Amino acid sequence: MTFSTRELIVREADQIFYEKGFEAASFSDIAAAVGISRGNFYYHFKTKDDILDAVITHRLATTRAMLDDWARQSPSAVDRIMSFIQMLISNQTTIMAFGCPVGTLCSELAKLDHAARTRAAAIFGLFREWLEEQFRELGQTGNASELALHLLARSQGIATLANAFRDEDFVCTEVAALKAWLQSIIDDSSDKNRKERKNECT
Amino acid sequence: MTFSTRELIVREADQIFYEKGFEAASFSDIAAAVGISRGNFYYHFKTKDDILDAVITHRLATTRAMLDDWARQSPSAVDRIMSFIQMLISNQTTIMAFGCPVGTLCSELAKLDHAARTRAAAIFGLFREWLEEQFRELGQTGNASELALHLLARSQGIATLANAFRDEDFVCTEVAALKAWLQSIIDDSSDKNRKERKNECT
DNA sequence: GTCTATAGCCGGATAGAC
DNA sequence: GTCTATCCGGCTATAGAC
Repeated sequence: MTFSTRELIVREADQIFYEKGFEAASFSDIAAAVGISRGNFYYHFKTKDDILDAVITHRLATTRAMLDDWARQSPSAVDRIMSFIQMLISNQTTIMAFGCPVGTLCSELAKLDHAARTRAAAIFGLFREWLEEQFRELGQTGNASELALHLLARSQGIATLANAFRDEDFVCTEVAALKAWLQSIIDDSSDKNRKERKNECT
Repeated sequence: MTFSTRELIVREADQIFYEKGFEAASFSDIAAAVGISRGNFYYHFKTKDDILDAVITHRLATTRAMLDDWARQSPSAVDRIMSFIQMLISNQTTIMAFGCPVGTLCSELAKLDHAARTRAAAIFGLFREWLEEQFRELGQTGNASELALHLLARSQGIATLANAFRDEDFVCTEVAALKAWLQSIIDDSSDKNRKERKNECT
């Protein structure tokens, strides 16, 4: 597991962009973290925007890998969606300190009117499509898209307020509420299935 | 309705901080918008942080005024909460362009580790307390705080995704879902009241 | 109160030695 | 590939004329 300088730059930039924001993160910050000189940067990247592009590409890849892992680890769609929800708990500390990496990057790039805005939003797109697929597998064929966006929005709201208020209890109650919401969807759909089966009998 | 230069600076800075973010907004931007020279700034404010402080103070005041208005305009707590939800529709265009003014400022200041972070979060606090009061008036005495935070979080999530995806339909469906959620709370509580009244009779 | 001029700093980016 | 030295521009902030 040895990384090229380019890879090291991308990894450190990823972290620093998250913690300080893209604009506030300077080449000096990243150079210091990687342990190279500022000048050496330009051998690997032409501009700061190029680094951002590489970071977004990296995030797209790691996100895809994470979603694949979740899919591999749990055969049931409910458990997979639970993995997504559980992320709010496992990343609670960093979320309270810096917010959601995806949400905060997207809103910063929107304000900067930055060309990479849509590519950053594509990370959200990955979650969205993956969740949609899970809901469809749950039998929510008609409204899988709405459910996916709803869950994504709920998690974003939790991250934003967790960051603003730094309140652990809030995250826990909201995550519990999300799990209850997911459960209610399953219950509703099995109710419907039961009714349908009943109708078939009569 | 004539404003002092200081007031003009605060108003323009408020808008520009919202649209470009605090860090990316420069004195030149604000000076150009107000129509004064950059140097003149320092007669009114010592530092950029002082302007931010004034902007937050201004936002706290306008938010309080807006909440008072909502309270004055509708005698019922449900309608008041509806006014809050409706904000997502009336501000839809700017939200899709720049996100929520409060949420985006809070997350930027968190990343900058800025001293004004907690004061910015206090704007959220105003909404939170106001909503809490409305829910208490609705008879939700036990969980008014949770409901207020929940509604605040939902609206933040909607704003973040609306900004990322620029999808009008999403905002409409989520607002409809929020209204349904509010209605379900009222229904549940009147159900309970009915049961209690029934119990009194038997 | 408002201006012009400018200091001083730090950012991104370049040139060229090693 | 990595370094040092340096340019250039924009930023916040200051000084002083009007």
